[in-house]
Amino acid sequence: MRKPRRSGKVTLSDVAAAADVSAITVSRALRNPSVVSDDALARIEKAVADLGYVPNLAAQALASKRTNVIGALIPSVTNNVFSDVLRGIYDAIHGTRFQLQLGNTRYSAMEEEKLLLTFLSQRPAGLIVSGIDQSRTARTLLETADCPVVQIMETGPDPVDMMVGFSHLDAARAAVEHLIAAGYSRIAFLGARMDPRTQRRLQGYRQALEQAGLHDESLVVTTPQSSSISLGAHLLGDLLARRPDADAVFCNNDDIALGTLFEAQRRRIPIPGALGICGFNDLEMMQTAWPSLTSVRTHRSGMGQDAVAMLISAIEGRRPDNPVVDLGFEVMARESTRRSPMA
Amino acid sequence: MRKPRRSGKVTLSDVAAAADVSAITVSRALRNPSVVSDDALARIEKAVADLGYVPNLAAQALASKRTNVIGALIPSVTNNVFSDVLRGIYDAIHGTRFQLQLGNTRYSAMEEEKLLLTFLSQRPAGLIVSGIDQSRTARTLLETADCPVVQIMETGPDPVDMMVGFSHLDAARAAVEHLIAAGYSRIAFLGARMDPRTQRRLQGYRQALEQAGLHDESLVVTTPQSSSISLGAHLLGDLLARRPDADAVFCNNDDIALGTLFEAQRRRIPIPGALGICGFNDLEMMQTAWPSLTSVRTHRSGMGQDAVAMLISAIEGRRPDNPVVDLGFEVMARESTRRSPMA
DNA sequence: TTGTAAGCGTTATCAT
DNA sequence: ATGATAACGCTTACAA
Repeated sequence: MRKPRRSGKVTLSDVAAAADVSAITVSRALRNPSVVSDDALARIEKAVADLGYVPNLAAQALASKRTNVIGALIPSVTNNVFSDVLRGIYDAIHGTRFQLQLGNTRYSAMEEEKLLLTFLSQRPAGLIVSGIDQSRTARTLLETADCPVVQIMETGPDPVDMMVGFSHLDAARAAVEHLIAAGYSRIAFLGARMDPRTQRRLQGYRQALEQAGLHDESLVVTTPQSSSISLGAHLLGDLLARRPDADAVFCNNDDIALGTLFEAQRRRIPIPGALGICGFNDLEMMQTAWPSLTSVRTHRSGMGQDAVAMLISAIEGRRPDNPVVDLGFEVMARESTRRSPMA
Repeated sequence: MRKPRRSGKVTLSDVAAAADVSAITVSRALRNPSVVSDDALARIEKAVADLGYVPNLAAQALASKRTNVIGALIPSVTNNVFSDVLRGIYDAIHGTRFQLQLGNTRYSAMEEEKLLLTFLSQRPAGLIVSGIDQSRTARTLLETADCPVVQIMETGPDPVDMMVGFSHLDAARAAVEHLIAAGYSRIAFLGARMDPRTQRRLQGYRQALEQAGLHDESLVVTTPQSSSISLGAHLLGDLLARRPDADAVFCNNDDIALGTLFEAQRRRIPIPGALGICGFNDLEMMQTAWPSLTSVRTHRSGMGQDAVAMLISAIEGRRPDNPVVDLGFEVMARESTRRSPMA
């Protein structure tokens, strides 16, 4: 005779015994109370409370072949951009039956693949991934995952399934066009980490300047290091060492822009007179900075919210009419690029 | 005759059939390859690859009564303080067999209770919770959870299980003592959200000023709103409207300190001459700001890392010698409080 | 409205 | 080293 392997935890059957009904009735009472008699329901509720019953999610998932898990893969948890996206995701998921499982890929394709496998072992109800540059393997995993998938942050051709984002190239081009219109002509690019989205912004920068006949590759300063405010300060130093005549900087993100502002102030370089500054993302601080900083507003929490909404619709069988959503961007012109008294 | 309910997914038995061994052998091969013959191992590995087998985590958890889940509850995903903690957590968990399940309580005790229940349904291997002010219910849940628990962010008496943090009261007191030593005497407190840790910092502020005979409650400006850089600017406005003679501000966090700096610059108030500014947490931007900003350095990612390390030790049966770890803090004196030329 | 039986995919136990 | 069998705790299918 075998030993039982019970965990010592209170199970459905324990509740059932205490309430003097069968296990399945307790199961029903918990999932859909209206199909159980008031009498039984009352006894069950009491038993649950008395025994401190907590359902076993693994058993639920195994028996029902469904989970409430939505998996999300993001490349960084400290980058403000992704914390805003994350907030949007949590806001949208709040109050639904779903729970988020977060994975941090640290901008590594290998990590992404590993996490994807881990997530798939949970048979998630849906998946959110960042960007459109998955590895071949990851892409295959996503395509064969039998759950809806949303790619966020960027739009592009050939979605795995659904997408919500915007064009980083267009956004960067618009920002640089704004700088040109404001009267700057030796416009530098300051970039860090150089992930795929940064690369596409750099492309947009080049396109805008080429079109205006102002392109000069010696104004491009990049580093593989990860972005920070102090790095922005250093990048401005590097730029000015090489090109002291630069008259504006398009920064790959707002942290770099703020670092640039501080460094310019330290060097007593008048902003926006001698140097125009434009950031990217329009974090909350940009409007409060002194002088206020021009940036490109992106809809970060919106991307998170929409991704979850699209996912839940799809999970419930109602695929969105348009699987690719472009949330756009807005150039927020502020003091840091107001060279001439115009406005 | 009943219908089978198979999910269409590849299972262990499928792999076993393809490799011409039994299911249990495949299970062993996957978990502990050294106990399986090389011959069988090779066939199994091939079958796994050919069929694209992905293990079912729910079934594993159910059968083994163990999970790799470490649950962490934090009050905010956008607050930089917690993203640093989160980074520490991810850094420490990386490369271990554990995976993180993150919960966002939004500073709500009710949310915390709900999330705790959700987490407990997964029978996590360990739990991390923020702060020491859990509700009665939450506390009971934690105490009866049969897994190790670490409270982070703060130290205090009466841990649920383990703790890693520091004394917010002491840290605030040290900061204010620094301001007093720097020659400021009408020192204000600017605080937002007023969560329990903020309250304790306010207490430390009061203690330091009372001891110096400088306490004046009209210098305390707080709001229940959540913290931001622009809010910092507004709080300085509120303070100066009421107390134009204030000569220093101790800000509850660095965002407020930076907002204060910007607002002061906008009003042409000389920093640190006419107004000293001290923040809290010492985010990376504080040293880059111009002028650089004094703050209290806290070990945020260290708290995350230590929490995970303590948890894993405990899970593996080696409880740390000291269950309560105080990581301390350091006052980082910078230009924004350097009133007199004193180094 | 309630119950019985079988099954979800894996691992623990015992046996060979 | 390998396997047969039961068990994990729950839900589906079917019946009453």
